[in-house]
This record gives sequence, structure tokens and C-alpha cells, in this order.
Amino acid sequence: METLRERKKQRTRDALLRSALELFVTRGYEHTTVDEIAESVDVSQRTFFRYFASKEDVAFFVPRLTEAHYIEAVRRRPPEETPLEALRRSVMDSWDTIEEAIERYVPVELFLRTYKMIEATPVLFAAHLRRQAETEEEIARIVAEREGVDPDTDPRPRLVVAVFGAVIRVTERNWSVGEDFSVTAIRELTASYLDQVGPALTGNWRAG
Amino acid sequence: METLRERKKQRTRDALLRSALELFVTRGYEHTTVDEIAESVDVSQRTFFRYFASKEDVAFFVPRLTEAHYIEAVRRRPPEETPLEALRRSVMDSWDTIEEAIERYVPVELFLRTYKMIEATPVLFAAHLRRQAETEEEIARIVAEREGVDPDTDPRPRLVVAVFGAVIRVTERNWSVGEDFSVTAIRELTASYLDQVGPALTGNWRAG
DNA sequence: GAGGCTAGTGACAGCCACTGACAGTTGACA
DNA sequence: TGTCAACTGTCAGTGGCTGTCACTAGCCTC
Repeated sequence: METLRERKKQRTRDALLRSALELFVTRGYEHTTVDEIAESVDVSQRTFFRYFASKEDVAFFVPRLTEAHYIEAVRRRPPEETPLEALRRSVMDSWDTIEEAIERYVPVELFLRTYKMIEATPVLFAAHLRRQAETEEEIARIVAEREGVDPDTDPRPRLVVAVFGAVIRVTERNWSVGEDFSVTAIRELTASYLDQVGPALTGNWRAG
Repeated sequence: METLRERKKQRTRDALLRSALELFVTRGYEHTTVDEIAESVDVSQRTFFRYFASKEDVAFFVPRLTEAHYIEAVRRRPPEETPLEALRRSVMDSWDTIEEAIERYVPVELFLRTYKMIEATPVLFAAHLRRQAETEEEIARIVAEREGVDPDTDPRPRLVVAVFGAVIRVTERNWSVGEDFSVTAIRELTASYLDQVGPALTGNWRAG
């Protein structure tokens, strides 16, 4: 952020990002053209593609931050915790500290609306799932290292991470269709679902 | 398949499907244009899009069959089984009986290669995950009905189905990067991973 | 079996995401 | 202040995809 040039670049990118997300959430992702985004910031379409690899890429700018944030949290967990403990505390910690990281680029509220839009837009939802799969791949490697096993011969790291990720996905899904659209809400929902998954798997639902 | 007209249509669609998959697996999905597919069957590009909604759509023609097959298998499970039992037996049954359904359209061997290509092509892999998410949504509704609960208030159906799906995905992943590329192999891998997931979640990995 | 009807098709024009090439402009820095 | 490099705009082109329209070939009736 030193030179004028760098500041200008930063401003252009921020403007493109904000404007794009605003357009996406108001008129919808598919109904927003890259030309419109560029025009709204008064740069050429070509310039847009110099800042973002694709139209999709803008939509995932903030999710990229949260993913990195989460991965870092997992890395920092003490090695004596079990894999599940470590994963659980990582997500919870992430939700506690993510807001300021987001706010540096866009208002948290805009991010939350973007998130809902991603869940509701098929092509973005697909990309979202693929990103999560990639994140899980990395987490699995971290877990494998923690536990001192080889992820290519021992399926357990990937299994644990995938199962955990599945609970997270159900959480996000139900949060995105729910009423309370806040960070607090998803935090609590996450804890609740993580508590329920054990009994749901083994218990007899028809007993009570 | 009555009239000449209908037989002609069927033949055109089959030819497009076969030719497209063949091109995809040999020269890659991204390096195959719709024009080339159309040309290889000697129809116009416009006609291709009358048979398939998109380029992506052709790639998922056979996966669509297997998904439907699996959903049907779940529907047919006796109600006294627990959700996990029912899901497990459904996948295993599906793998036993899917081959003839596939063979009606394309050689099973071509399908297996297509599957590997899907896993290896980012945009197709993303679409694949989204399709699985949709399938899981439907399965969750079936499970909810079996157990007599409301999936919109009780998170357990979606949780169980998501967790089960996660194991399936790890299975597919490891199968697709492995050596033995047969239906038997994925069948056995599925059983093995389903057995390992419980201990992996609760056990102490560093004990043994 | 000659006629009209219509499903299926090709040809064409156009939108949008994205890319490469080239030229112009504007900050950085000596 | 002049030179260089970074940044940008313009333009032309590709590929996926859609709407339109006219034409052909199978179908169906009388």
C-alpha cells in the first residue's frame, strides 16, 4: 500500500468487488453481466479480468478469506486434541474472529447476503462445494500429519474430515434458508448440529 | 420407439452421447467443442442443443441413471431398517444391478472412464458435487418420511444422509485415483470405508 | 396416394464470458 | 525531466448457448 500506483490498484479492485457483490445480490448473479460491473466502476471489461480471473472469482473473494482463516485455525490447534475436537474448536474459533477480517474489504452484512446468494445460485453453489472439497483435502493432510499417518494409505483422515464437513454443510444450508441471518446464529447452529450428529447416527429415532 | 421418426431421434441422441463421451475421455472435456461433437455425428450445433441442454448435460447422462437407480433402491428398503442400514444396503444393491442399466446406452467401460474424467475436470467435478447434494436432499426426504419426522424442523435426516454421502464421496475419490478401475473395486471399497468410519470418528488413532 | 400437417433440422444472427495482441497513458525513479 | 515499466483501453476473435425462420421429411387423413 505504499505507492500511489498501488493505492489506485487497491481502490479499483475494492470498487469492482463491492460493486459486483452489490449487483449480484440485488439483481442476481446470472442477470449481472461483467460489462455492467465494469461500467459501474468506470473501467473497461478487460480491466475487470485483470483483477479477477472470472466472474465467479469475484463472488468467492470473501469466502476465500474465511477458508484460509479456518485452515489457519486448524493448524494452530494443540496436537493432544483428538481430530474431531480440533476441527470443532477450529470452526467455532473461526466464527468468533472472522468478522474483522471480512470488514476490511466489504461490510459483513453484504457478505452474508452474498453467502445466501451463493447457496441459491446453482452454478455458484456447485463452485462452492468444489472449494469446500479442496479445503477438506488440505485439512485432511493437516490432520494426517497431526496424527502421524499417511493420508494416501490410511483413509481415516479424509473420512473424519469429510464427515465433519458434511455436518458443516447441513448447518450452512439450514442457516441460509432460515430467518436469523447473523454470524451468531450460524455459530449456535453449528454447535447444536455437532451435538446432534452422534445420536442421529446411532440412536433409535422412533423410541422417544 | 414406434415410428421411424422416433427411432431416428433415438439414434441421433445415442450417437451424440457416445461420440461426446468418447471425445471427452480422449482429448479432454475442455478441449472438446460442441461444434466438434456435432460434426462427428454430422448434425448442426443447433441440433446438439436440442438433445442436450448443455455441453455439461451430456457428460452427466449416465450419472443421472445411476442416481435415479440409487434413489429407487432407497425407496424400496423395508421400513424396519435403521436409516444407516437402509442407506448402506441401497448403495451396495445399486452397485450390483447398475451395469445392465448403463449398458443400454453406453459400454460400462466407457462410463467408468467418463467417471474418472468427471473427477479430474474441475468444472465437472463441481457439477457432480451439486448433483450429489440434490440427490441427498431427496434421500433425506425419503428417510424423514420413513422415520415419520419433518425434515424442516428435525435436522437428523439431513445429517445422517450428509454424513453417509461424505463417506461415499471419499470412496469415489480414492477409487478414481486408484489402480483397480472396476465396479467390483468400488463396491468393496464402499463396504470397507463404511466399516472404518465409526472407529475413525471415536477411536484413538495413536493407540495401536 | 395426394394432400396437408407438424416434428425435426439447418442456417443465421446475436449475447455473454473470456483471451490475446497492441497501442496509449500514467505513475516511479534516476 | 526523461525513460522505463506498470497499468489500461481498444479491438478482434473463440466458444457456449439461444431465438428465429424457413425448409424438409415422416406422419396421417381422406
